[in-house]
This record gives sequence, structure tokens and C-alpha cells, in this order.
Amino acid sequence: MDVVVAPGTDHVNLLRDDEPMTLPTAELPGWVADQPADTRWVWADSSQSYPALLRAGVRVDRAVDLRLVHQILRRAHGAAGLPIALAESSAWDAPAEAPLADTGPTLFDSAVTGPGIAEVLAEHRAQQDTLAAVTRADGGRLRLLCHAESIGGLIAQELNQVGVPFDVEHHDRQLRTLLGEPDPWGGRPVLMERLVGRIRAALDARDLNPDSAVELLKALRRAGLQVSSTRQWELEQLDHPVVEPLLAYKKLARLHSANGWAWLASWVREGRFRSDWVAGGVVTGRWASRGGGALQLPRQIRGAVRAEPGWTLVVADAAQLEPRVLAAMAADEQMAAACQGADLYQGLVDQGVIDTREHAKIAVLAAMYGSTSGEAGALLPRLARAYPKAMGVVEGAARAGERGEQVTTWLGRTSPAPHDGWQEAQAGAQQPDAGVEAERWARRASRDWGRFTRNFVVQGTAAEWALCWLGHLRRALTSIRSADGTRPELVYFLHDEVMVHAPVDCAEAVADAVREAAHRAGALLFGCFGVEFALNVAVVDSYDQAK
DNA sequence: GCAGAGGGCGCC
DNA sequence: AAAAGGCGCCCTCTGC
Repeated sequence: MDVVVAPGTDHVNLLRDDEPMTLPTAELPGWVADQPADTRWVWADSSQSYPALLRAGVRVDRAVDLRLVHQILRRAHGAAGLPIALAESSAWDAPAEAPLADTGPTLFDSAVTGPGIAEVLAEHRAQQDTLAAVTRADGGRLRLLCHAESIGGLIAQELNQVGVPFDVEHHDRQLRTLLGEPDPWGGRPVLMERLVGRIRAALDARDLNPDSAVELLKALRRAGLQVSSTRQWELEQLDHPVVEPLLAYKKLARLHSANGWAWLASWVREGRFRSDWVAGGVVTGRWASRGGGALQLPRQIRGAVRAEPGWTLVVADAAQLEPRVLAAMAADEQMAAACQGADLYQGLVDQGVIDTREHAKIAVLAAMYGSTSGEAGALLPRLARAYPKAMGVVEGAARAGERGEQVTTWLGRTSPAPHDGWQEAQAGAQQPDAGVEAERWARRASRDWGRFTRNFVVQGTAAEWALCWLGHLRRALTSIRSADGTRPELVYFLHDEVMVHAPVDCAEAVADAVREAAHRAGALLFGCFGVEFALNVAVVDSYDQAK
């Protein structure tokens, strides 16, 4: 049964069985907990309404996140002409806001002025009508996408609440070892400062600030080095005494600014690293994160992500997810055969398509990203010959993008249209009086957009697979329980990777659930067309031990 | 003093 | 301009 929820200032408006109800805000969690487990909650935005329930210890199985679904349907409508238009209300088009601060006993911040109950209901009905109509044409793919997206919206909030187990002492020791003791007056840590001294000496530049790309570039040139930037790859080419300390400094400076003591103080509390996950935050459907850099957790610091005593981490990633997804969506039997093993790239070698694993990797990435030059370009014809269907899918998406058309993922997420300036550039280049420069610029923009749409269909469909994987796993975890009654908790999600913090005696059950969920995700999306979605599953004490 | 762009680099 | 898709974050620099 649907229950529609619209938070007000100090109360919550509800519709159950079309019957209106009002509850004081503080009573909502208890009331929600009393409803049947199969209730489908309908609200504007899980990132606004769900955190307070979670703080009160209440989880829900299902909830429609109208804002997330609206974004999908609106774009699909614009591109393909969905049979029923949705309201053009700005309330549903606004990007997801930062979650509300916990203001204590009150459930919703008093400043909330979200859509009212009538507006929420109207939007929900419009979406349901739209999906009902679309389902007759697409067999339910878009409906599945919207459902998965909504579940993702719940999971994002659950991850926000739980956090990643993080060993602060371990991280602090690591920082002191690598960076040196921190400077009490806010200067550079000891070992970093020492490297700065060596850099200055090597370049004979007394006051050089190596954090300034401008200053550094000048100093390098003054020392007679032919460089156009201060990037790592370019510095590596040089033969000069400054290179070693400079590269070492850059490495440490990155660690210090991105994941140093300031980061620790801001993002790690009570032994948990908490970010703000944004489901559907990326055009392709991938998630984003806000604050703390949750999606860029460097390998260097993963040793501090550590299971608590009596617990363990089950870390799983889908091996070469995107090319496998491509094989499945293209129904390319030959490529699917290469997916049989745990290593797709080796599969290409074994089929005699490409000579080495390294070349196979370059070629496959080139096919999905659209690179054409150098080694990659030379290898592509071999792929095209071996896997014409798969290459047809990405090439088709690229050509469509070059023409300015929108493309869609397997489940129907639509790519954005190119900007007005893009269209104008293309039109301008068609004019008889168009200059060579204008033509060149337009051609370049066209190819750039083609690379985007090429990757969109693969990256976006991979995100759909991952979302289904995550949803199945979430469900499976609810029925796993330790002998002492504790439950495994999903703590991390990274595009094609998940981490579950589990009581030690549940580890095997969790690992099985992760594999089963992957299998079901593949079947849900691609039916009986068999592509193996191989997983690497590791049961470890700390994240750095995985892979 | 602040916002935005750009350099640079981390992740997939 | 590292030739290749998607991001976020920190730092510096610039312009208002």
C-alpha cells in the first residue's frame, strides 16, 4: 500500500488509502515503524525525509523518490516524447539539496518548505500514469530503472548514516610516518618542509612555494628545464636533481590536503568516515558524493578502513564491468564468450583477438572511451572484426552524439542534449561562408560529444547493473544475522564495488549474498542472454587487503 | 573578501 | 593539449 508523505513545519501530512492524516513531526518515526513492512512510501526526496527516520532507528523497505524519478522521466520525455507530460514544476527539477542538519528532537527542520501533500500526490500520479503507458512500449525497463533509482536514494541515506569503519589512530600514525610531525602553527609537517628545502636548493630558488604552479613553472624554466606544465607525467621525463624531491613533495602535499588531519577532523567521527552520498548525482546515473571525497578514497589510506573487533569487511568488485555490460547490451555472443573467465582481457587473448593482455585492455578502453590515436587506434580494427555487434553499439552511440542526438542506456536513462552553443557551432559550420576555423571547431565539438554519448550508454548501463546489484544485496542482507543477533551493514559503494561490514560469523553468508545479488542483477537486466559478471570477493580486516 | 577559473590529481 | 569517458576536492590566482 502507498503512503504519501509531505513534511510541514512542525507536523507531517500523510495520505494512507487516500485518507488524509496529520501527525506531529516527532511522532512520525514511531508511526512509520508500526506500518506493514511492505508499505511503499511516497515522498518528494529521500535525502530530505529519510535521515530523520534513520536517526530514530527506523528503516523502510521501499520508498518512491519523486525527485529522482522526475529527473529520469523528464529527460526521457524530452528526448523520446513520453505519452504523458509531467508537471513543469521547478519543485521537482531542482537539484538535490544538502541534507538538513540534525536539529535535535525535531524531525524536520522548521525551515523546510517542500511540496505540499497535494503536489506530492499529483506528481506521484503523473509519474505512475507515465510509467504505465511507457511499460506497454518498453516492457517495463523504465519502470525498473525508476524503481532501482528510488531504492538507491534510500541506500544513499543509509550509507550516510552508517559510515565506513575507520581507524583514526592507524591513519594518524600513517600521516606522521609519511608527512612527519604536524606543525603546531599550521605550517607544513616536518618531512614536507624538508622536501621543500631540497626543492628550493635544487632550483636555486630561495622562497619558492611549490604549491604554486605558476612559481614552480618559472623556477623550472629558470633552471633550464623545458616544461609546459608541472604535471607529474611531464616531470617524470626530466633528468634533474629536483625531480625526485618534487615528485615526492607533490605526493605528500596531495595526501596532506586531501586526507590529512583537517580531513580527519571534518569527516571522521566516532570511528566512522561519513560522506554525503548523492544517488543519481552524475548524468550517467552514477552516484556522486558531497564532501570528504568518498569516491576518491586513495589506495594509500585504505589501510585505515578497518573492521571493528569481531567484525570483518566483505569487499567485492565487478571485474571489467563496463565491457561485460557492453557485451550483454549488444547481445554479442563472441564477446560474451570472452567474458566466461574471471579476466575478460585474458579472454580476448585466449580467443586470439589481441596478442597480449595489456593490448587487450588498451583496445577495450579505447572502444568505450573513443580514443583513436596511437596504439589504441591501431588495435581497434581487431575488436571491430571480432565483436561487430558490441562495436556497433558504441559506434552507433558515438555517431548519434556527433549528430547532436540523445542516446539512452539499456533501461532508458537518456543523455542530455548538447548545449545551444554546440548546435549553433554545427549550424554555423554548415554555412557556405563558414571559415576553416569554425569548421574545425565544430568538427572537434562534434567528436567530443560523440565520445561522451559513446561512453554514456556503457557507463550508464553499468551504473544500472550496479544499482540492481546493490538493491538485491540490500534486501539479502536483511535476512542475515549473527549468532549474537547483530547484522551485517552495507557501508560503501563505489561504482562497481561494494563493502559490507559484517560480524565474522556472517562473512561467508554475506559473500554468498554478494555473488547471488550480482547474478540476479545480470538476469534482471539482460534476461537469459548469458554474460558472466565476474566478481572479486575478499574477506579482509582492512580495505587495503582487498584486490 | 569572495567567487569562479584553472592546475593538478585522486577514484572508477 | 596526454592523445580517452565520468566525477570531487584542494590549492592558487585573478578579477570584481
